[in-house]
Amino acid sequence: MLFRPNPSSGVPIYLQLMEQVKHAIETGALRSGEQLPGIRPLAEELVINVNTVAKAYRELEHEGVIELRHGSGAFVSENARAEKLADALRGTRSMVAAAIERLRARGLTIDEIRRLFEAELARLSRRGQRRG
Amino acid sequence: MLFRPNPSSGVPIYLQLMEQVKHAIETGALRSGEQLPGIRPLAEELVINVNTVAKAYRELEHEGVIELRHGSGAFVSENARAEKLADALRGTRSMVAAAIERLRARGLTIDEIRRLFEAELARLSRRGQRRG
DNA sequence: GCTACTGTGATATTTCAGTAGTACAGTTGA
DNA sequence: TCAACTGTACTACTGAAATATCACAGTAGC
Repeated sequence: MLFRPNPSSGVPIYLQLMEQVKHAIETGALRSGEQLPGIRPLAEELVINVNTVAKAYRELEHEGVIELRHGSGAFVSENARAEKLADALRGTRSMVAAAIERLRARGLTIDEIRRLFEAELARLSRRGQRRG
Repeated sequence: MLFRPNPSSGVPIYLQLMEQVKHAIETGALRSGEQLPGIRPLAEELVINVNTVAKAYRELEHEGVIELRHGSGAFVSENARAEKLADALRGTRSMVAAAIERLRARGLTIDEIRRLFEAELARLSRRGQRRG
């Protein structure tokens, strides 16, 4: 199962779905032009409502991540960025894992690590480097 | 001003406040036993409701981060963890910043970096290493 | 053309988190 | 005792999210 939002996490399901789709594309699990699961089948599989999936897809289209073709389905956008990203990400996962491992070795909990990263990312955002 | 949640960020104010209090404790900006701002003064300063601050404080107490004394005020819990953390965190900020910098050098946006970390942290969480 | 699949759209309902206003209650010190 | 501070509790409003249900519309294959 490629996607699995957690309904009791507090984070809206449609947002989780969006993040997971994006992440799948970034890591290459979903490739440019590839078709995504249909709204109805996916909703049934995840045991959520059709509208929730539809909302996620609509937002993703609005962000240019995917392309919706009425009657045909949803497809990953054909942009060069995805390909570049897959390349750029090759090896970064181990890099990230290593960084986290070092922090855990210092005795930090996952939550503490998360706050550290968020604080640092927030600092960057504030410095004019707007979100992509 | 020590705390400043952003009401229009989408993230609940009381959660932001909680994170900021924790972060302040972890970095040593707030020390063990130290008194936090009163609910009303703080609410007024941040231009939010008293209950919002109260909720944040209540949750923090429930997590064992602070201690509430009815009639007296809110105080940072006297646990050894805070002291250890301040030590453990000395130097980690530059470590985190360096990791992020490497990713940015590869052309990733802040959002993409965030998803990478979240995915990796989620992986850890799922493996039985529950949140602290 | 028909069928079975796709996404679109509208509407109503429900639930729940977040926030707010206000009254209550404990503590402290003059 | 009183005043001024602390946190606590209750009630209510609001809006976002999710659900359910339905009808509509484009596409592809037979």
